[in-house]
Amino acid sequence: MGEILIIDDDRELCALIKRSVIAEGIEADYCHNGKDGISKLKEKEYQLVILDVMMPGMDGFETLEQIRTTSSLPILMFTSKDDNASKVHGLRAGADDYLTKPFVMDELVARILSLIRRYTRFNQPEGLTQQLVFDGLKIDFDNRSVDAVNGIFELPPKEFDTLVFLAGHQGKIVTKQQIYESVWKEEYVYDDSNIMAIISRLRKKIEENPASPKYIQTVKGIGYRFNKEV
Amino acid sequence: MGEILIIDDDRELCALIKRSVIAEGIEADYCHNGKDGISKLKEKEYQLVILDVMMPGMDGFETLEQIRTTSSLPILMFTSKDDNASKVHGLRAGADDYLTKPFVMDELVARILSLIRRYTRFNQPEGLTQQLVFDGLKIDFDNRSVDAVNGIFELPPKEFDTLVFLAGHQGKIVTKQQIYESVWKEEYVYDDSNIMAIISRLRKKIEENPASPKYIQTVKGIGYRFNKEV
DNA sequence: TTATCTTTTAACAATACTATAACAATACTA
DNA sequence: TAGTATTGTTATAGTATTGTTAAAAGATAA
Repeated sequence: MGEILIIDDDRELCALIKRSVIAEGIEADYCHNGKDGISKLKEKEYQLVILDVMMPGMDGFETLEQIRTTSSLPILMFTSKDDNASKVHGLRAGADDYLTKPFVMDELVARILSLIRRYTRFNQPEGLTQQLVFDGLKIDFDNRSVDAVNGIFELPPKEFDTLVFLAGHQGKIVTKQQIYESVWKEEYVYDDSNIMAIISRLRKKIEENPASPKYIQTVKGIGYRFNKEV
Repeated sequence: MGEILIIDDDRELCALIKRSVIAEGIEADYCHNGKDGISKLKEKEYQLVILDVMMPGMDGFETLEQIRTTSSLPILMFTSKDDNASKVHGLRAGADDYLTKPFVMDELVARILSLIRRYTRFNQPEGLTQQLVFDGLKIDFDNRSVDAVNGIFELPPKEFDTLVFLAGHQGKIVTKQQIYESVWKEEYVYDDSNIMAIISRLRKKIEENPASPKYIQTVKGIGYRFNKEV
């Protein structure tokens, strides 16, 4: 299923996490400071990084920033204290999830699996279903088509990729920058016009009433969110 | 933990499975042909479907196909013969697992548990929602919304960012300059009017009595403080 | 107490953001 | 290459959000 990297100065904890995820079919590698972590990330391809806030030398936030300059891997942070400042700081800096120490191992494993799924679901369609099914909407990966109330449409590349990106982050807000970088694979230069045009074309196909969309909802000032209620 | 649906024409077997999974804390419902199964699936929400290939009327594969047009529930199929054709057929049609009759009940239960675990994790990244929770106030990062006494509000960008900044410095005094530089990301030029307007709008949403605020407290001459007692 | 200063709030103005249509440019396909 | 499909761009209108102003309330200090 993949390999994760654990960066935490608590050696016992690293080994413990490794054992737990291996039981789920996930490999794990670990190191005990930010610097080593960054060089490991350059050597090998990982699915996810677990990062402790409190470490000697470079702390978790600094490490996070460094990693984020080159990678969009999902990152889960351990906040040592249950303080909101760390949570907010971590989220702003680009962590995808956080967990407060001490934690229950089952919860950690569940979050790891969920994060990995979220980020790799579409690159490696695991198993059999090559489609995403929602109430009243079916996204078919084999044909790059959608089956919606308005009929079946083969979607052009940008439209399909945008829809998949949104649906893959179901319930989460995605910024226009994220959409752009994921779909266009180019640097985002503050121009949303084409994204908005694509969204408009998508909605015309999948939404019963594009003016009050059921699936692709707009989050003003930020981006869009694929409705998790469907 | 949830409820499963068994579709099998063998009535005794249905009852037996039901007893076995109830011992694991899982409810079970059953019916004896594909048609009834499909209508049951429309009525109630199940965690998993067990489906027999050999049934009078609509057979298992046909039922499976029907189910898959509207649902991505995990489906475990019983193949009556140990022939690979059935297995392959079932898996291709969208089953998530199969078991050959006759089977050992323990194995069935183990597979059911495993499938439910996989599926519920897959489908509930919202279990991992990122939020800050206070007494009577919940800040939800996924929706950029607050849930307060006055109701749930999706906050506009400046309001949300301001609230998060305050809550992230819970118990600490933050100056208007800090707020401005964090939220507006511009140089602060001695103009608080808009910050005060934002605070006023925020309080109207999250405070029961905006005139004597519980969460966002005024520190005259300096700025504000998010109450640490909440 | 008064004088001064800050904050609150409402009302309004200005701005920023979004949706969509229409068209232009580009990419793809036969 | 022509023809078509897709994407990018521009313009416009509508709306939500933010900024500004002013009046009133509250705090602070002499």
